[in-house]
Amino acid sequence: MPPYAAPMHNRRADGVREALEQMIVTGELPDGERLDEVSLADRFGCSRTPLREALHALAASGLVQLIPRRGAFVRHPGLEEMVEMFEVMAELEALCGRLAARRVTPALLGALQATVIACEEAVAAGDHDRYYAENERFHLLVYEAAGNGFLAAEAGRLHRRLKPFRRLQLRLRGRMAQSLAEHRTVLSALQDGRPEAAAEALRDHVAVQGGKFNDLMASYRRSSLHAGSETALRA
Amino acid sequence: MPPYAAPMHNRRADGVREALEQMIVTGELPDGERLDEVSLADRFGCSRTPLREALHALAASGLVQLIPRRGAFVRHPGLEEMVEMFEVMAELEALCGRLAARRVTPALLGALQATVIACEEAVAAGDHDRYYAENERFHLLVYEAAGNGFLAAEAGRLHRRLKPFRRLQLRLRGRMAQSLAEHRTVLSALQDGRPEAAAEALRDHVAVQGGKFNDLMASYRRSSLHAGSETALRA
DNA sequence: AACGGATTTCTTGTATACAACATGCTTGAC
DNA sequence: GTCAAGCATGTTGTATACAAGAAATCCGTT
Repeated sequence: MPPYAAPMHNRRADGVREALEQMIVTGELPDGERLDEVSLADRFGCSRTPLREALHALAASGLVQLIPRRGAFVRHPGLEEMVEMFEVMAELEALCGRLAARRVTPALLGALQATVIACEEAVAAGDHDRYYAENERFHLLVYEAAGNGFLAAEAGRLHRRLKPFRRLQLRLRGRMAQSLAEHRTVLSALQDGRPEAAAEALRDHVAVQGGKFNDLMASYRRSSLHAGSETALRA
Repeated sequence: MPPYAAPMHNRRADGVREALEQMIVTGELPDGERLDEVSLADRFGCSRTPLREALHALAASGLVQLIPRRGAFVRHPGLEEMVEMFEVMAELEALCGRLAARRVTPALLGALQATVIACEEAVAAGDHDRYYAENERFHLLVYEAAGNGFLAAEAGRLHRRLKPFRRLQLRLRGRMAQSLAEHRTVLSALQDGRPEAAAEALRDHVAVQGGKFNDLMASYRRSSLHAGSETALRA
């Protein structure tokens, strides 16, 4: 199996990258914030070289905008862009489901069933964090079940990027139970080998439509990730 | 409109990146080739710093594999991975078509029609290069017509990565005329505002299925991009 | 002669020094 | 007083120097 992502945590630059990524997605670094190389290198106790590497990697992920000879700026997705990303994510998940319904192995089916059970327990206990973790596991298993390594990597990439927003979504009242029901529908379609049913179930599960849009808007506003000024964005 | 890709061609590293990318996709650098930093920097007349930047960017694009403390290696997709990428590409194009059928503007419809006409001329003249160029333009227009900037960026990324293989495909006998007919079907669906028809047409247009798989295999073998040894890949 | 270990050499990862460019301020003219 | 040009400052891009890890070689032992 060819590797689609390089191994991490070996070079110091990777640590800086993760730290910065965390600071960005948590909103500690607001949108538009200028990322000065020397001060950040100072803060992380390293030189500019690994820090620049981290900034370029973040730029490749879309979390940072890199303007030549001007510097790096934090770039949080606006509401519009977030809807766009969810639109693509829904389709990628749908494809995963369609393929997985045909290709899933018994072992993966068992693992999927186990996560659904774990989700049920989390809902019963009202444990948001537990549910969040099991929910993520469920989706990653679906990606893997699709039997397409490239697709799994791409879906995982986008999933990771949408992570913070998804988490906000789950906090909304009743969303957890609804999500669990949708997981059951997906699992059922995979067990019965119904590709289109699995695709539709996953698409609807992820898509931002109807009332979900208002929920997303509300949680986005509350997240205040876009607290920074827009002045830095006029390239 | 938020920018999804940084402007290029400003720093010297970008030039190196493009040159290396060209050398890789043309097969001048075979699969598994080790990319020594000092010798390459020497060859490009620059220091190791911009060259390392280029290598990291190429690693993000998936064209090279970066093993910590070991070096960078050219990584051409194997046949399996190529099929995987086409599977995803087909779905992204289908999504573009579905959305474009609802969102396309008259101006873009006109541009699409113009490229189809240009494609017809190219087919009549037997001009592969011209057809290739217009074909690419057609697809990029579809991406744009979907009205989802993020999707357009992702589709464009994958399209670019599959570029060399698509080109080989078009060289096959009769493929150009068939491709043109499929473009007509897509355009018709977009004009009439039939989302599912457009999606299906584009999916079938891109997907590797039936006889196309054998064609792909044949052209892949002939491309000899995988001429290098596999020894370097055992990480 | 074959194997194991230590050393040596080469390569990558990191730090620092230098250069080019952008920006902001000062100063001078109108 | 306002605007513009030039200078000063600071930041990024690049080059070079240094450190640490990996690989190959050489030597000693069995």
